[in-house]
Amino acid sequence: MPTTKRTYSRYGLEGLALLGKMIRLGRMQRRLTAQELAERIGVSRSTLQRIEKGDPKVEVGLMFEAAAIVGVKLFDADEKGITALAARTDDRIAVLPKHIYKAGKQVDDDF
Amino acid sequence: MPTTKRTYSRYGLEGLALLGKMIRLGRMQRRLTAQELAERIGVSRSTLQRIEKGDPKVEVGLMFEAAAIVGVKLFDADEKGITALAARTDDRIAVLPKHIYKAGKQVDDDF
DNA sequence: GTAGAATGACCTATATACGAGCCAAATCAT
DNA sequence: ATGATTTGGCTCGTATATAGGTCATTCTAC
Repeated sequence: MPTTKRTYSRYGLEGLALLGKMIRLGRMQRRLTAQELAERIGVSRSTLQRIEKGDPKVEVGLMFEAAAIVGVKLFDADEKGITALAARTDDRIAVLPKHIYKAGKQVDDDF
Repeated sequence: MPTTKRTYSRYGLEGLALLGKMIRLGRMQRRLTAQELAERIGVSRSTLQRIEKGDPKVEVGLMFEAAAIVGVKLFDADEKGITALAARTDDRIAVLPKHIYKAGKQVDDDF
């Protein structure tokens, strides 16, 4: 019995559905059959079906892998761009306090 | 016994690591403790740790949910923008043949 | 300084995603 | 037209992600 039923926000689900569609479009543009792409990713065809549907329960690594193979750019950035962004993000984290303490008032000052 | 050991491309892993960092940064900016964000997502703190590390084996839905809650945008688009993009993607898919057949020559004509 | 909160790194049991297989429907090649 | 291929939608068993702890460490508020 499912101890906790999981819920997903509409925004998250729509983003996932979009990513799935983009992967499917990319696959078709490259003229790969579902079977072919599944093999390149290293998953079964049934799992690729779930990826292209935007099923929230697939491994995120598989979804990103599929995106990478068919040329869907995450954060519209290439490999170098990703690395640079990661470095910048690290810098911004480094400035902040290491631990966050529960605030009585939600501050939430947007950067 | 692991039937198939899974591998991930460097690009995919870096993208995941970046997403994890951005989620962590977003959480800190909003002054949420790990425990608090975990509860909002509906996962345990240990799972959130894996999300922020960019572990490829977490559910993609959880990762997107975390991103949505702390305001990390994957497609820099709001809800309406996402919906519009999805519609546009559907249109582009609709133009293509319904089935892709294995091509002797890889055509891969970049649109 | 110090107490207490937050975090990092583990470990185990259990719910569950994935692989593999199947069938039926759709659609393309010829 | 028709045979071949792709795809969608199932089902089931098994490998595995997750929840839920524990302990040690780091940091912050006071």
